[in-house]
Amino acid sequence: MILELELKYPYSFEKTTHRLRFFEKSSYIYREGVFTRTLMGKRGPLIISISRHPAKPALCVKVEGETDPGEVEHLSERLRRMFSTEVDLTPFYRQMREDSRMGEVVRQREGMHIVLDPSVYECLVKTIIGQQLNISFAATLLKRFIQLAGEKVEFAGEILSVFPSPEQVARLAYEDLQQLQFNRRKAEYIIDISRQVADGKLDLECMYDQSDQEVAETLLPIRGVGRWTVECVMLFGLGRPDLLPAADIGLRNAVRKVYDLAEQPIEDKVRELGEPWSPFRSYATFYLWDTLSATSS
DNA sequence: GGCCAGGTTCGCT
DNA sequence: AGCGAACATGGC
Repeated sequence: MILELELKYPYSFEKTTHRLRFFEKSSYIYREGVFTRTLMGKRGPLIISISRHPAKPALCVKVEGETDPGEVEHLSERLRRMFSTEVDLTPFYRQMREDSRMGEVVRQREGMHIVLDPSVYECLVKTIIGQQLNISFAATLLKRFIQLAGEKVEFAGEILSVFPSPEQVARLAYEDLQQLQFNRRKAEYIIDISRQVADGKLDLECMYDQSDQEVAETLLPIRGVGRWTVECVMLFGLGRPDLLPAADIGLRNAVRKVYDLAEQPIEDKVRELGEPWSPFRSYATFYLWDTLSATSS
């Protein structure tokens, strides 16, 4: 099955997918302009291959696997949300140009959109895995986790793993994750959360329809989830527009670099500097993060 | 060899 | 309330 997702607003497929090649290697395979990942559908694993439409402003999505008749529209919605195709960056750019430093940052990244995780659960688990670790080790742990617990599906002669369901993770023992070199606490956080979701005590996927405040009130009391994690879930899971994870070490380094500061700014300083970026602080954060990757200056 | 990584919790003043 | 240690390991 082939889907087309229309692109109405300035959208650079190249810039948007760039970071998937380097920071989402556990989830996406890249081959000749096509990004492929697995996604759990209603009837089982799906393989999704996304590329830029050669002729018109659209994303081209090839879906392989068994789908429900009524699933197409749902899947299409899900992919539109994941690839932020409905996000118009024009007002963000207009506002950022007021500030010469941010103006320069956005000018070099025109059309770069955020790619969200396909579910809140996946985003939450990934974010917890990434806490406090350098990105490369976090990616290693994530890959091991997906391979340990996720369903396997064959694609082009290789075996791919699907991001595990809460039920699959709920069946693991803490020691299983410790063996993958998770620390004990992190193993507990992830498995305990998965058990809550599997038991129906925690509904993450309803959060798309909730207010930021409601989401925070549900997530923050969970063991292993602090402010930074909530902010990341809102940003990369829910696609909320105005999050500023000011305590984030990466963001602080990026602000230091862009504003040419002598030392790493403290959290409060980042909040102060970021005040004028509202109501687009999520994209401001995302663009700043992007300045840290070596391939873009 | 030591310190820092896209933090958070726990235990101690 | 606030502060430091512990956490697992890779990279510089």
